[in-house]
Amino acid sequence: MGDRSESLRVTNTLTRQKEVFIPRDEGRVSIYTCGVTPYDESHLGHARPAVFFDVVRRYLASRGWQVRYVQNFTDVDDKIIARAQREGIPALEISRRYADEYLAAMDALGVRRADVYPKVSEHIPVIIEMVARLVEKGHAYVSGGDVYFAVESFPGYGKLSGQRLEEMMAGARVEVGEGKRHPADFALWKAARPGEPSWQSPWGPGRPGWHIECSAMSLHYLGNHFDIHGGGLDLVFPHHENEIAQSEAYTGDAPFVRYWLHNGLVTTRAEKMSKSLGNFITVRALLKEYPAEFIRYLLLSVHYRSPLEFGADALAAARRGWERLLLGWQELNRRLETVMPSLPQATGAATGPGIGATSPLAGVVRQTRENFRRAMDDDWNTPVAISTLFELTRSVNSLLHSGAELAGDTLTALAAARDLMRELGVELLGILPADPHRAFGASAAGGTDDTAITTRLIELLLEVREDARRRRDFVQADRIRDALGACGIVVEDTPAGPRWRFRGD
RNA sequence: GGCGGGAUAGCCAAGGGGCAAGGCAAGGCUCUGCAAAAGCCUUAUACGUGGGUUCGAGUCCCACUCCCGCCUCCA
Repeated sequence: MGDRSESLRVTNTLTRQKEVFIPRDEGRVSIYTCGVTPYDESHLGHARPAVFFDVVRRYLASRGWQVRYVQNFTDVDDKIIARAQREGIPALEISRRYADEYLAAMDALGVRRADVYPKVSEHIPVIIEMVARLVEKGHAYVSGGDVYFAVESFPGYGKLSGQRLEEMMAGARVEVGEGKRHPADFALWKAARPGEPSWQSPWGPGRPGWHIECSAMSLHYLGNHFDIHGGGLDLVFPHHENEIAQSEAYTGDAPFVRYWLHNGLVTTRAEKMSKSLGNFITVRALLKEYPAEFIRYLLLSVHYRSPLEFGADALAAARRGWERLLLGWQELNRRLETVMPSLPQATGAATGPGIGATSPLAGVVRQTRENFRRAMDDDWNTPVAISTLFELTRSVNSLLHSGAELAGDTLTALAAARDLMRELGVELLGILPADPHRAFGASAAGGTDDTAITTRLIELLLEVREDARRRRDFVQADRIRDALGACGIVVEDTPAGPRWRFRGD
């Protein structure tokens, strides 16, 4: 790869259209995504943007761009303060605890770390400087110890969300706060209240409002006109709308961001998954039951802008599909290893054009690479990208099933298929395990001693069963298989001997 | 009330003027001691409803119904 001809198109929320992606700086891409407010455990709704933007940066990197990725932590916030007061410990301790938890959860999901994780509490001077400048330029005003942004001072207000200030006046939920000139004005700086963390400022002790941090920190780390700003669809208004207003008023130079990317929300029973509705599932709970690669598959099996319904039925169906991909990936590796045990992983050499040319599979491999890239280039169409992997898997299985001799061009093409699966399924999407031999237990994160013992016991039983089968004592053999089945262990007989795995559902 | 998105097979889900991807489920067959896995085949003349534009409409336009999100903290 490495070819970055202008073929990548992305949906820009600002224009609601697919646009050709051309970064600000040749060869480099800057991305800022809104991270979390760390006051509680992270759930699947937080994992979706994390995994999606993880794939975005991996894909951009694979296309030869150098990516700089920044994701913030809003570590100064009402909910953090509330929890801190409830638990009687400092607010920053709460936020540090849950920020660490978030990072651990995302690590477990295979999300690569951002280059920087700026926190509000560590960027107060940058924020104060920005607020002061906005006051100076007449875009903000001081009211008591608070500072508000004056939305009417910014003509473009509403351009991201399509809201109009006049219409919002009529809205039932907008109220004029005390000290606000316009109901849509929002706080840049809040005066300190007793018991809350606060910092000194030209307007007295206080803390930053919600929206200003992202403007201040993204501009600080990525500069003006950076490439991609991401986040959940629920942040479009008011958060990102306000970011644009502040930032462009501050710099006097639009656009603040070149491309706005928003991911759809995770729902359960068609309702948004959220802490307040109590219909969420934590990443930790999910990881106890499912491998990280499967969770990523689940998240990427729907286009990023669409809602993703999370429920038992969808989960089971997705699980079966993912398993087929996984089993195919494992079988492919096994077969190649028996034929050429010394071949190192991912030769890379076997993917060149013309390699294994006389094998039909070589054509499928080439097609898969093309189709995959076309899908990803078309606004990150991961569902279609995944479907190309299914098609490749079917071709590979078909070949293996045909009994064709694994030699010459056929073997070369098979190795190319393996390399491509690794490149796309493992390294790019992260939906397949890097180690194809990894066994997927019911609790992959569980005690290793127990799993080691379990494994030995299962293998012992299978040896006993093999003896029975050799004696053609199928009653005994089936009894063992049924008993294992009752424990959720699937036994499969293959020409190379029995194989087992935990049933996934 | 304002703004935005959506309705595609039994289920999930791409596509978005010219023969309807992929997955799950279901049925048949092959392989197998039997299974499982895998393969092959079958499964959308009705793409929410009614109009319209067009040689041609899931795809564009209008109206309507229902669903979701945002407008309060939210990924």
